[in-house]
Amino acid sequence: MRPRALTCGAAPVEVSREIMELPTRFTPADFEKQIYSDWVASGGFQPKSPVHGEKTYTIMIPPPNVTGVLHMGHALNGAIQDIVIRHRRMCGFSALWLPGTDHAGIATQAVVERKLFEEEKKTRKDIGRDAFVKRIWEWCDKHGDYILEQYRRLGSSCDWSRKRFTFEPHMSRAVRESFVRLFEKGYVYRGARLVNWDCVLETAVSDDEIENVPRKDKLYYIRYPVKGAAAARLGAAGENGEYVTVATTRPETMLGDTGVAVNGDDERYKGLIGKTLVLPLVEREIPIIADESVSTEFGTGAVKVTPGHDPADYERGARHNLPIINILEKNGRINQNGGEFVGMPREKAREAIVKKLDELGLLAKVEDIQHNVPISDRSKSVIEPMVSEQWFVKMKPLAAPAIRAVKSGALKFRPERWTKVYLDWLENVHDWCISRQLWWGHQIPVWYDEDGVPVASRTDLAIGSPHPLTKKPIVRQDEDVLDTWASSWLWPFATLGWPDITDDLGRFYQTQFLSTAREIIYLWVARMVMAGYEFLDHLPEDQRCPFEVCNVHATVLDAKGRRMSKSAGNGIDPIEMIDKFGADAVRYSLILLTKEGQDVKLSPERFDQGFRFSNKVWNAARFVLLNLEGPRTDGSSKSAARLEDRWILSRLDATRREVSNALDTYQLNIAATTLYRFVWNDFCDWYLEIVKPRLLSKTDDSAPAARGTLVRVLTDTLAMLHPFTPFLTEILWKALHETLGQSGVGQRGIGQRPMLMNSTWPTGEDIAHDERAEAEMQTIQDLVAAVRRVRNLTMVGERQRLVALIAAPREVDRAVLKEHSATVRGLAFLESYEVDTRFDRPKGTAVAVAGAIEVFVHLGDDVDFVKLGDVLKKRAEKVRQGITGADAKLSNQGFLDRADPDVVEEERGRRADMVLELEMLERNVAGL
RNA sequence: GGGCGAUUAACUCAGCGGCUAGAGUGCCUCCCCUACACGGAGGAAGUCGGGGGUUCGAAUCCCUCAUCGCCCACCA
Repeated sequence: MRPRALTCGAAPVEVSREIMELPTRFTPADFEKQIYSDWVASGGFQPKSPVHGEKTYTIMIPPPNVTGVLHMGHALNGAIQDIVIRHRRMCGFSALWLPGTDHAGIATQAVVERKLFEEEKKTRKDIGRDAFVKRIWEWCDKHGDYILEQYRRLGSSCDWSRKRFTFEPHMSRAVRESFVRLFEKGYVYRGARLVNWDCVLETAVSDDEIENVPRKDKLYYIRYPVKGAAAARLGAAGENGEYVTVATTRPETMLGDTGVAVNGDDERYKGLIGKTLVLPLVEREIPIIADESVSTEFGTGAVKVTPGHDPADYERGARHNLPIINILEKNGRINQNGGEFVGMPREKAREAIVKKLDELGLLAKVEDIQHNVPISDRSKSVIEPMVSEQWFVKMKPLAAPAIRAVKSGALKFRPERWTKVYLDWLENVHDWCISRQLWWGHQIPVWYDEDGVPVASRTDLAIGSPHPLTKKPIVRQDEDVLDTWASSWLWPFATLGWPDITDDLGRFYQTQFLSTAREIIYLWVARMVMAGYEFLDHLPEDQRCPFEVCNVHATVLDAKGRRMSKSAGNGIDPIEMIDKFGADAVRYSLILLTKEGQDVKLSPERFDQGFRFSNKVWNAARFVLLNLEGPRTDGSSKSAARLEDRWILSRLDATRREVSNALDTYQLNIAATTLYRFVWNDFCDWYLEIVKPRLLSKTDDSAPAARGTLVRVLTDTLAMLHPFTPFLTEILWKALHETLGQSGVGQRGIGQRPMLMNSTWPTGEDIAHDERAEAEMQTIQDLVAAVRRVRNLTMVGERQRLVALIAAPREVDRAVLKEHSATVRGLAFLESYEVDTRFDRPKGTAVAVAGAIEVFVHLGDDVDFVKLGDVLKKRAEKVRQGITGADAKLSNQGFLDRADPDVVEEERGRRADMVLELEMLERNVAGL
């Protein structure tokens, strides 16, 4: 065949090379960059211009941290979102996938602070707040888009013109508006509470930002002398009023003890309740109180109460009016309340205190214990509960509509089970500590007058200006910043312009699909729902939910089933995989392997499947491109010339229905699997092979239909594959478009638009479901497989054309085999064959059974039939079992009475087939 | 202590009331036939974690146990 020129689209792409030179191996790296910029240039990532009655479809990206680096979880989620948005775009929606990043207060500050120290040996305090914040901005300007670059490598079709950042000026305005509203409603309050304190980052963190990590630790038993008891007798056995032993894992907190609690029902301590103890080392007198929260089982039954540094003790202290003593500096060192231990880091203080107590004979014993230690997500340091002044948001009133959202069905989780997790959290929600003692973040828009009366304001209040309420001069703004989630919870609408009621907000809110990791259902998802209902009060309640579907994607694990993490060093770098296998392969593999929210174990080799599939599509398309010369039909079912044309179109139709339905319902792996099977098993393994002789023949008048069908199937397949493997399909689409353009024959879907991305989703127009064609093809496939089996088992290769006798008791089978003799002969490499109702097996023939068809193949006498006989026997056994099973059912009166009549009928039919097959098998096993 | 997942071929998983339980990888045999050897053809390989129950019928629904994993929870 004469090579033809191939160019790719309007843009000068480097792939304009001779078609025959298209490499047989798909090399994604050659195309991805160019294709991506073509997409951007086409404007296709932006939603279509608004028209009346348009359908919009919106996805907001879960904004990754500006400091972030793309990991497999991002890649998976990016693939999911891109597949969904590309599909909806092709279906005609005005589709928007809005990208952006999160300023991620603590994480970002920590990164820049570390860098500052490494490079200049300075701390943030050394250079001051303004200079430090400036440094962070510089860092963001330089590195902030790195992760979004990585999303581009994946092929993400985000509308970059609408890119947002949670700390940009517009977002600040939205954050301030939301805070002031909550303040004015009385939902925001300030107070001294016990909060989770991160001693490394020196800030409060919320409950949701800590992780309880099981650790081996020591449980220390410490004796607290009863006031008045003789010190000399402390070492003696027995506790008769001499001392009370308490157990603790954190002995250093004793410096802040203001009581000891026992259970009122505990006989051991009944007489001691109300008495006074002398706290060792600090010599403070503290009471023994009765509190029902104390277990008589654990430890000694007596609990030291440290209201300043333990949440449970805080409650107990509150119930009994015990004073609160803070013993820690913000950096975790012991403060002036710690007597001789002042200035020591808490870990050192623990050792010193234990040593001292031991010397004093007050350390009764030490036990090993396994318990949970709260660790800060960000700094990985041990959290110290500490009392401090913080801002809180009342969550109960915000939670109510968010609970209603799922109960009314306005919000649906996928998989559904996460609904419960979401509800459990909302129903037991605690107030949200939103102030952070950081410098990087939205500063709390609260100002104080000289008396410390706070006021929240939408506009900055100058120092010295009058307080709006007290009229006294403003003296300072609150120094703290807001938790980063206090901006990201506004993401679905602040990104569209809120608090202004913009056109975008009207068009794209509510969004349809949110896909995210399970870890942030509380941190982010639930809060966005609350924010949507709370702040979008210009909308009726049923239009406020920020998204219709919340997809909770799989967690990506390593090959051993461990979570991928930076610290464990077991992560697989998605970019590395893209470099190696191509973005299409990475996406496709990920989706193929991931069933909804089921965790997925990953190793680099597993991306090979996606690559091999890309390569298969590439080569199948090459085949079509190589065979376009000559007249061609439109590829509709009506123009189909042969059984295989009607069959592949029918399969295409079934595939289209299944894939469309799966994508509509977010079952991406079903869609991917369906396409995989269709492309590989139906199209490549059968159709291409059958159609080859027609294309090569100069005289075959069915060649135009073959070409037409090939193009039609390829066209629709590329379209359906496009959301999954966008680069591959786009480059092939261009190649096809170019080639067809030259040949001058119009084709549905071709020539409309240059970009597949902007093309339309197949509708199945002109393509008929054809059950009969499918059944007939099945017969042919079974027969061909049977002949192939004979060859393989008797070691007779395809080069040797064979002569066969085919016995088919059924009229339909005989008709098909007679009519499609050329196809069967081609596929099975048969010289010729005869078809009849029944043959007696001639000498020197091997036999195969395909359902209710017998094939006798002339092989000669020197062929070894042993393996063939073994396979037949085995098969016979299997069919025999099948018949036994069917008999059991059919002889069961209950089955006949109660099962669906169709099922019974089906079972009868199946049994009849099996009986026929078994008869043949047995006859031939005996004959061999 | 609660809740949720998982347990199916050597490996990774799909199937979730009714076909003789499937796929990919790996394994064995044969084949470079002009899309693809990162390919093609064929084969071997599973008492569906154990035990009960419901049902005409269970890998699939219910109970229970076991193992692994995740989440939530103030036991010092």
